[in-house]
Amino acid sequence: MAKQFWLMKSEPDVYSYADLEREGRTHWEGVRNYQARNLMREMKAGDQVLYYHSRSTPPGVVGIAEVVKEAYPDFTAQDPDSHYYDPKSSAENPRWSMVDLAPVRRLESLVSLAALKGNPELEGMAVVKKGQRLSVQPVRPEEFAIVLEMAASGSPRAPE
DNA sequence: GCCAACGTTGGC
DNA sequence: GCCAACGTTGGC
Repeated sequence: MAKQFWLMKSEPDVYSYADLEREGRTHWEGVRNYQARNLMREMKAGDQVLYYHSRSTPPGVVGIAEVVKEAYPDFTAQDPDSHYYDPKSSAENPRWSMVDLAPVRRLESLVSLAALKGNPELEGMAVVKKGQRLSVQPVRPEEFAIVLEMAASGSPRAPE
């Protein structure tokens, strides 16, 4: 199957792109929305992900990640001590899934939500639509390419 | 921190 | 199966 593209949101205060770079790899635990879960279950190793910082100033795409492990049970749902514990999940019926991600590269500049909204070619992206809260979204190949072009032509990001 | 827009839960 | 109450997301 051809490589697929996605957008995944994370609050940088919880898990930022810098955290992913530092750790080199992570499991994407905590998705508790069925639509987002179902999309993760469609992911294949090698798929490319726009890494989006939400509840951030400004919110936007900061880097690229890659799917390195396809969907498997989210074990945090079965851990009573986890923030993501779900008593309705069990080993027999895991209910929630996660994938593993690794960083590919940080973008040359942040592509803000405002910039995404300002590009008419991206008006089909879920992230720019009002009321759209999905934390995992499919992205068309051409949309992915446009976002990378916007990052390359944007102003260099300030050092962190 | 506010709150609109959603999604989920559970009583009936 | 309806829908009110509640919880969450995420821009601002």
